[in-house]
Amino acid sequence: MVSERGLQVLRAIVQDYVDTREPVGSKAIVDRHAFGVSAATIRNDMAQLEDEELIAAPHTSSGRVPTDKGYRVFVDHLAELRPLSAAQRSAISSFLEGSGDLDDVLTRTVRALTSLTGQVAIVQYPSFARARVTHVELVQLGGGRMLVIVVTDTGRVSQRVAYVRDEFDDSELARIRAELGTLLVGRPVRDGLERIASRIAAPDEHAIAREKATIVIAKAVAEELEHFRQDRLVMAGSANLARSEADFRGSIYPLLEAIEEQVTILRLMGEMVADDQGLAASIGRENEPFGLGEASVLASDYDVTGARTRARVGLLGPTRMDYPTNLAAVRAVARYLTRILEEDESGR
Amino acid sequence: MVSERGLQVLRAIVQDYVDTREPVGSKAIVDRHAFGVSAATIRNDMAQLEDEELIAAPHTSSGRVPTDKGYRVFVDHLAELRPLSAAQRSAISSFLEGSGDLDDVLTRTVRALTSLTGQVAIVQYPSFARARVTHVELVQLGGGRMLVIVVTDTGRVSQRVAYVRDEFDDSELARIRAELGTLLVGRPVRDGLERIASRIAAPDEHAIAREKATIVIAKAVAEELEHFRQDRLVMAGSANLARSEADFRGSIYPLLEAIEEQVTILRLMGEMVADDQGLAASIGRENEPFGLGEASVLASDYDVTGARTRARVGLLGPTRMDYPTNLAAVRAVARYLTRILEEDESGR
DNA sequence: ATTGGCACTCGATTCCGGTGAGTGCCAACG
DNA sequence: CGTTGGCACTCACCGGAATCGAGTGCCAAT
Repeated sequence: MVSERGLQVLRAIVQDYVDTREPVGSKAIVDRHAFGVSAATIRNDMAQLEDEELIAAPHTSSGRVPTDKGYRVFVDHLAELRPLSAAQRSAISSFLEGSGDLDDVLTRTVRALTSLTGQVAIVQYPSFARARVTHVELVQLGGGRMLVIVVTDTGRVSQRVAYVRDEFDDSELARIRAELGTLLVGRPVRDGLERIASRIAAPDEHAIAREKATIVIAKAVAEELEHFRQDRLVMAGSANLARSEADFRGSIYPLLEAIEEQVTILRLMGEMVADDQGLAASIGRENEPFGLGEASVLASDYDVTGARTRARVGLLGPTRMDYPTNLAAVRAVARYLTRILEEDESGR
Repeated sequence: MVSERGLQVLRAIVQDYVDTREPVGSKAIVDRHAFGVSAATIRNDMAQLEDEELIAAPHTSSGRVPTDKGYRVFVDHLAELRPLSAAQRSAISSFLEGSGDLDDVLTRTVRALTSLTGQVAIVQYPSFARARVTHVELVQLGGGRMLVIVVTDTGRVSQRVAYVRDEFDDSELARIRAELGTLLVGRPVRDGLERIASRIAAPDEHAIAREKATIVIAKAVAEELEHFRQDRLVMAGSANLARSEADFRGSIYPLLEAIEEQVTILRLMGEMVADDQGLAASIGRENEPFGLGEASVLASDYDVTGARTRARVGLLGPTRMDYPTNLAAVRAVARYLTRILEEDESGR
């Protein structure tokens, strides 16, 4: 078992090691922290911490370094979030003020978070699977092109060009639009996909002429809806990995690759489980299954009023990172984001 | 002056150094290349090359390494493009087949190029400033939201949500739509911006009621047009920089940052001047003004039929790269891309 | 439980001589 | 005059020995 003071020693080790990147010895601890006991005493505590595998010595006679398990205990029990400075708060607001559409807000959010923490920042798009379709719009572009637009009640708009060979006069177009409208408007995106599938499977015998085009258009809409279902990320600050390269034993290649692929990070962020405050952390080896065993990911939920769902904003960096500050930053940004999206939803 | 054989020696040095990453000595050259002369003779040639600053010795008694100037001569006079293998050609087609909209094609292009070369691939969006507006569409979303859609003859579609407080009945909406239509349709994007500006400056006294909303909408359209004018990039493969990290004396941080910012690379690609084949290379220190003095950028023009303009596809990597192969890859991909976009334009 | 003392470990640093790849130069050669 | 073999010289790159010192582990005393 680890004594109370032992835990304080662990906290000191984590803090100092994050500060200096150097293994910290018993002497350094009594110097930098007012424990009121001698180095020898600290050494005894350290021996216990080592038994518990919370710290480790890189080699026989050197200072100690927190293990991943040590970081975990630190984050769960020892770390109070370091409140943001006034300057940091105002930095967030200045990044986020003057909201535009969702893309815009999320892009600015991710920039704010990366500039605040110096880490790779990640914002998950809310999943739109539960959003409801409010509009389906068709616009002929000429040359057999048809622009298909789908709008949901979450304010997300997305379009795609379908290639139908024929031109339609206005009334025909209106009919197709109306049909798609009754099929989809007011329905969740998820349902829409099924309804389109069964509509395609049961063609309308009475309207052979335009049936082919209708199906092409319906397929385009379906592709678009599928797009809504996919989760996406916005990220920023990947260059920061190069600065903290020394913290990665191996190359930063897998990290950069994961960032580019997105899918790994998407899964990882999805699987993390948040505490009662909506905060989650996945530390070092815990990320091994994702090939990111030398990195930590912090995340915080944010609410998306319109989408009746939550998504996450997070941050990726070396295991040796400043958890109190970064956790606070992630939480603060998530809260700001929730608020901005609320205003967006109600205001105007 | 450097003799004919001297240039062949330079070629050998570049090739071997790119292969092995090790300074190449006179002995190694006579071993690996059939020059039919002795090492001493090669040494004399090397002394000349060094006088011309085409090669340099890392330290007094070691093999030689090409200087940036040496790479330049190699690329301009010595490098024949290495034709792509059948496998590579089919890899490109398989990446690019089944085209979708422009975004889609460019994304796949950039993936093809990065997987082909193992470098960072870059595709410049064609500049849409000269494209003509073909449609302006307005869709009411409810809650005072108005969706504004702009379509150009290049097939690019882009939308934005404007916040007008009021709702409009269909005839009013049609009037606003018609007004914007006459203002913009058939005009180049560039002109459209000016016309909107003067329209806003001269409000319509007869229709005070809807004038405010019209201006809000016009502004949204203008923002959207502005967006069209901005050049953009798609990139892929930035993780590859981590693999060739050894080729960068300093950190890869500035590289990654430039990739994330895009604007530096945009400027650089814009300023490169292409030869008669549409190929361009900017090597090592030539990129110093952009903070990328340890990297090289290769680029090739491609045609965008609809946009009546050209744009570039390119590639970023360490100065020590395989120029013949990479140049060939860039050129091949640019040609494929031109062809695909032509088919897109005519076919369907 | 805490502390001072002490022997011990082991990475890091420095120094040193040997090795070898590679050069520069020169005199000789066709 | 271009080419060549020979040769002295340079210097990065080991590998090993010596030294240093931060930091530990253990123990006996308090």
